[in-house]
Amino acid sequence: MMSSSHTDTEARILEAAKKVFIQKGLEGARMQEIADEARINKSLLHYYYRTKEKLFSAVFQFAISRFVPRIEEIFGSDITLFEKIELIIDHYISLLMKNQFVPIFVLHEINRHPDRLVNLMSSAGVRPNILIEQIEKEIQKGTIKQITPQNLIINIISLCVFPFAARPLIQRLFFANDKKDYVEFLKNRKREVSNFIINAIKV
Amino acid sequence: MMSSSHTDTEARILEAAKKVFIQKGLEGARMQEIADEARINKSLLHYYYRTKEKLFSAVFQFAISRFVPRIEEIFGSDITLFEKIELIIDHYISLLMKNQFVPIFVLHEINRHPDRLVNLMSSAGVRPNILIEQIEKEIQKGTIKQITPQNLIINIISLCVFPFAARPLIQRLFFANDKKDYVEFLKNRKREVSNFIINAIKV
DNA sequence: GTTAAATTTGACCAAATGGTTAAACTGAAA
DNA sequence: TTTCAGTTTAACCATTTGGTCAAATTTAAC
Repeated sequence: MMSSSHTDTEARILEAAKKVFIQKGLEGARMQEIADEARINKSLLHYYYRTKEKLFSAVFQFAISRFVPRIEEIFGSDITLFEKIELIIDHYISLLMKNQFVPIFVLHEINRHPDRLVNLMSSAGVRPNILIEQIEKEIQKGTIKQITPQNLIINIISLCVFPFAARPLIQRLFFANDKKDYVEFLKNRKREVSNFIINAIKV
Repeated sequence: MMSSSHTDTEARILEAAKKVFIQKGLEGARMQEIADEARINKSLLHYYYRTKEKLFSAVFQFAISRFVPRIEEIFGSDITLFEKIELIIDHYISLLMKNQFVPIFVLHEINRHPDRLVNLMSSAGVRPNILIEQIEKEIQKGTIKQITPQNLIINIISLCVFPFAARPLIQRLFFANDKKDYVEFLKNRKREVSNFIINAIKV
């Protein structure tokens, strides 16, 4: 039959599951809470997603797609490395600002069940070798300083992601727990991180 | 009475609790598993630490002390800023290598219950303002480039901590899930991170 | 050795939680 | 209007889990 209410309900469930799982983690989330959040019966949850595990998988897959952004387009485009870095950072931090809780969720769940990644990584289309080769070429060309490509990549990701993973800590420590102040700070941070990285590697 | 077995048992319990809580989180940990790990009865757990919450608090407090290292001594000493940064990074990464799972544990639990921090932060003796003032002075002196001090501090912490928080991901992505390779990489990373930061800020 | 406090154990409990089931409802096709 | 697959619900179930308790055992002081 596939009435319109089907897709509607299923979407509501997924939204509710995202909200609860991402904030509380697999073990911290309660099926009842997800049902309440979706304004449905707990049985209905199991009707659409047979087990907690299956529902979680759907959410995890979504989260990974947010956490591992598609930066190939940027890296493949015909601009300088520094411009690419600026674009990537801007793009990544913007994405994270719309998905505040995703980093800590993904990091925690990856740590709990590293195996879950195996399948998803390939489908997420991550190709670290392409990036590594590009960086090596730039070093040979003399555009940037000598650096282990893996370190440069990790540094870029660290500087983008960590402030979100540690948000509750940083917001309290530096911004008297004021949300607006922290959001404002993150906006400025985009540019500062770009400069920081480019200064660090330019010859 | 306070027999020697008391302190011994209590220590065993705390060690077991550290191991289980830090790897699985508050909600993922089972009291039975902690008891097994400490080779004691579950009732004995409740005899020494009345509730799961109390036992967890002890572990969390320990973890915070690892995560928030005392860097005042280094910052108070009479060496150049760049030397300080080198020392801090070396010290911090070494500390984290001995406490691999602490970062993700702390980040996740802080996210789940930000309030827990309030009490601990002050007792951990964190004084961000002192660091901020020192950095501002160095900018005025012209030792380093213009940068928001908070950003510099966050950058240093990010570059140290993130590779541990994202270890399962990075190890798989870059090192074919080989533990030794990753440890070796982290050792070299110390120096590269120092250089990276110093290059980024030096005039 | 007796005593009394501290320590340890096994049996047990109440609540919470993921999951099941059968029945009821809905809406469109025949 | 009947029918029937798809949808929704309420009641229920089995297991897990944090926690309790009374009894047993150990330990150190007398």
